Amino acid sequence: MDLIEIYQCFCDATRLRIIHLLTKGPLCVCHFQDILEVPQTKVSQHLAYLRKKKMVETTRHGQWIIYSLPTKPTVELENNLKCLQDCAQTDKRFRADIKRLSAVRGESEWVADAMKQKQACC
Amino acid sequence: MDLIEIYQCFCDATRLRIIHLLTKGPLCVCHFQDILEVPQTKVSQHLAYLRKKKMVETTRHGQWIIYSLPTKPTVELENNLKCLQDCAQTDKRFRADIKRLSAVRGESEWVADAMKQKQACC
DNA sequence: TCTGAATATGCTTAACCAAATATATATGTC
DNA sequence: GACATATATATTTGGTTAAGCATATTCAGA
Repeated sequence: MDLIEIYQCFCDATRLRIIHLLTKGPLCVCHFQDILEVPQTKVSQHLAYLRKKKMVETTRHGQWIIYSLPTKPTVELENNLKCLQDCAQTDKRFRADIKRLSAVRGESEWVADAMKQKQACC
Repeated sequence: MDLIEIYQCFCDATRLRIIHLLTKGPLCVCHFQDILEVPQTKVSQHLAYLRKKKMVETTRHGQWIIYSLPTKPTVELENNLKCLQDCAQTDKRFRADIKRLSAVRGESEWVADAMKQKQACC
C-alpha cells in the first residue's frame, strides 16, 4: 500500500468518514449504516474498495462482519491516520460522526463485546 | 479548502509529485516538465486542477509563471504537507525528484533568483 | 515571430451511485 | 433434522459523471 493508494482511499467523503470511524476501533457494516446514514450497498461498495486496497481487514462474527484498520499498518499509513485524526478533531462533520458512534454503542466496551460475545451487534 | 479537497489533490501521482516539489519552494512549469518528464499539457492540466482547488498560487514573471503553495495554508493543509514530506523521505521516486530538482537548479538560490532576477528560467 | 504556458477537443476509463439480486449465517417451525 | 424464512452483507447491472491523457490550437509576453 503506497502513498497514492492511501490518498485514493481518503479522497471520497464516505470513505474518509469510514476510515475516521475505524481509527476509534472496529465496527460492523450496520454501524456504518446507522452512523453515516447512507444506504447499505453504498457502504458495502466503499468497504469493498477499501478491502481491495488493503486499507481494512475483516473478521466474520456470526452474521456480522467486523471491519478494522490493518493490525500492521505501514509507517505512511500510520502517519496519515494520525494526521487525519488531528484534522478531524476540528471538523464539524467528523465530530458529529463520533458523537453518533458513542450513541450507537459505548465505544470502548464495544470492541471487546463484538469480538468476544457472539451476541448483539446493532 | 477542506480535507477532502486536499486528498483529492493528493490522489494522483503526477499531482502529488508536483505538490511535493513545491514544498521545497516555488517552481515554474518548465521545471516540472524537466523533473517529472511528462508532457507540458499534462503538467498544465494538473496545475489547473490544483489552481481550481486553491492548492497553488501563481505569479507571472515575464514569460514564466511561477507556482507555489499557498502563503497562508489552512491548518489541515499544513499538517498534511508535513506528513507528505515525512512519508516522501523514504520513497524512491520522491527522492529521485528531489535529486533532479537540485540538478535542475541550485535549490535555495533558485527562489530568490526567479523572484528577483527577471532572467534565465530553464 | 518565438517561447512558455493555457485551453479546447475527443477519447477511454474509472468513480460513484441506486436498484435489484445473490449469498451466507441464524432462527423458527413442523 | 429438514425446510422455510429472516437478517447481514456482498455482488451485479446499468447509467451518469468526472478523471486522465494526447493531440491540436490559442494566448500572452519577449
